[in-house]
Amino acid sequence: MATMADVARKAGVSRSTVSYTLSGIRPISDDVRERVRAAMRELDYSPNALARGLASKRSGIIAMLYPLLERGVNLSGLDHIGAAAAQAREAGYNMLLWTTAVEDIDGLEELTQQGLVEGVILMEVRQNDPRVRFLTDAGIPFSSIGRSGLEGDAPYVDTDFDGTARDALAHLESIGHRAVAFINHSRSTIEKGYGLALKMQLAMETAALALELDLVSVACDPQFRAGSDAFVTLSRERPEVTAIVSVNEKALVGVVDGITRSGLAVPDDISIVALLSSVETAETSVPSLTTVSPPPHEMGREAMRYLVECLESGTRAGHQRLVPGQLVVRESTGAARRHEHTATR
Amino acid sequence: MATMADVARKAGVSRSTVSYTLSGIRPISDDVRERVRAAMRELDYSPNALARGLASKRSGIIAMLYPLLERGVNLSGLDHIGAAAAQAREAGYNMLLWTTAVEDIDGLEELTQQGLVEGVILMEVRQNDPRVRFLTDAGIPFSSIGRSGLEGDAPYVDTDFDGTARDALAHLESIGHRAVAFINHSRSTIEKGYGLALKMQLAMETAALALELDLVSVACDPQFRAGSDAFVTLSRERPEVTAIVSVNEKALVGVVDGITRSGLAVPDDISIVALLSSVETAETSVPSLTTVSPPPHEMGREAMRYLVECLESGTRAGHQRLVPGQLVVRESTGAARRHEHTATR
DNA sequence: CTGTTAGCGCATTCAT
DNA sequence: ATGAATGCGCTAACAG
Repeated sequence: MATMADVARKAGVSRSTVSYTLSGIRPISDDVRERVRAAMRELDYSPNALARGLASKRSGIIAMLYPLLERGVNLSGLDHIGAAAAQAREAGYNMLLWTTAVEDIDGLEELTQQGLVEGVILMEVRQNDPRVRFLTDAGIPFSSIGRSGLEGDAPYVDTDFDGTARDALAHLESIGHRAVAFINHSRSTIEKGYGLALKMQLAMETAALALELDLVSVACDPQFRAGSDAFVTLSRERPEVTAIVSVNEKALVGVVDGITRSGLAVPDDISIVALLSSVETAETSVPSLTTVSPPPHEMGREAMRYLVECLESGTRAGHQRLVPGQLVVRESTGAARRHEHTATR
Repeated sequence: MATMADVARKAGVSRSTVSYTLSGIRPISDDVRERVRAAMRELDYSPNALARGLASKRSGIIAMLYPLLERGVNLSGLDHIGAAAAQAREAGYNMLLWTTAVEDIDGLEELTQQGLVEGVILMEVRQNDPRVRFLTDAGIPFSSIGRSGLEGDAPYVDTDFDGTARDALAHLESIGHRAVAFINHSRSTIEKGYGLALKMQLAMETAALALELDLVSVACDPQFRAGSDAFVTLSRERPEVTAIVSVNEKALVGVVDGITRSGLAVPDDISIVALLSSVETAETSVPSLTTVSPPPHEMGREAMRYLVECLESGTRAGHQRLVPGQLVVRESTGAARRHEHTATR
């Protein structure tokens, strides 16, 4: 590994000149610049990140906090990560992956005390997320995917829940559905501070009101069985329902089973729209699922972009954004069947 | 941020003594050790990773290479990562995540030239993987999950394909199956150097021979449609088949559909064993899938452990390991139906 | 057992 | 437009 001193010697200049040609923060004559560059090339020089970081107090490392031991991770998490990593790289940063639980503030403190990390990206943010509190107090720049409710003016990217609900219901309404069931997460999940469930609930109710649709909300455990049973009950008690909107990916598989068990078919009798689902899941389902989801790669990129901007310019303005969902119509939605109480049980 | 000098001053010792109490590589009197520790506590000192890395030439950072733009990533990838990250942390390392394509050797070179990374973990390893070649030439310690065929004595952890095939077939054999179909990846996948497909093929053939089972192999594109059609064809041409073993997760969903289309049921008419599938997928399938897979967290942990050992002791011996599959019987396998040509089409 | 000192490779201030 | 010199915070000889 060649060092800056090697380059300087070879180019016949001082070390600082080499440094400045690299950073460009002070004028360098064309002649010298060329000599330095040539020397770098010949020596296959590349700056040492540790030394640079130590001297400049800028490590160029961003930590991605992605708690992995939680509730079953889903595939869009990977998209977020991939997008954030790509964006980081383009901006000249490296991305550290930190996977301990949301509650592990000691670990987080240890990480940030090392002086290795310039900024942090938070994923799987919860209502009142302790990490947000810690990072704010510690004065460490961060940006989050999702909201905790206490970020203040810190940057974040979150789902536009209202838009997502509206798009889903508008799609159903446009093809004739009038009564829709909303399969949400379980109450215990909501209570654990998984804010998504609550926000989605409100958004659905608002959108249904605006579109004058009948909305039946069902809280459901994230299991096959729960979903299946939920539908059977639903179809008995609310036979007028012709469409289902779900944020509960796990339960949804069961719902489809419940529909089949009830002697009904998707989308002939019941249409389904999945919210915030990964493309993977939507496309490998049978039938494939119509979805409304904000593109995960956009969320990942934006969150990283905001953080980098904070790091480099100190600006925090306009760095809070709600990403609208994107409706992708697949096989699970179709025109509403005429409301004539088709066989159930 | 307190520095070592601060601690030294407060404890009334020299800087090096502080350093040595931390590393423990030279004897320190109990008295001094206590004073130093107290000073550290009071100042809330924690060593600067960059400075330490620069001075010691050991950054404490390991890069995890996990190409993300490839063929649809699966969920066990996340398990590998999570396990590796946990292991890294326990060993005192941080884990950098690098997500560019396998072919992006320039990017990899850039990363490793920075002097930021001490060692590398490779995932999604391909036959003749260019990354292995590069890292070997560059003399950068690495460990891989999967094999490229050119690691030499470099550490790796891979699936025990023979064991996996044997366990899957032995299970089927024990419940009366005599003719089994093997749904592999597509030929093009095999040709792209995705060695898993080839190794699994050989292992299945060997195991079938040993158990005196009839084996029909089918190469299949990773799509719903392909899987579905493949089964329909299969059941027409080989009606004696009562069980299916698959490594092709994507196609498998289709296979189940094909079975249904043929008027058959799982596991009453056809049993299914999924190989190398994630627990997630297995449990959310309908019916849930009997699987044989090596525990991904074990593979992740081991790969990381091997790398850390190389880094710290230079020992490479005995660091190549094949992890046996683990049979988990779920709903998709049952006793073979008596061979009596039940209705097809 | 402890202290002194010389770097690690680079950024940056102060000269010129 | 360029050079010289200092220091970032720590490790690891070397000296005692």
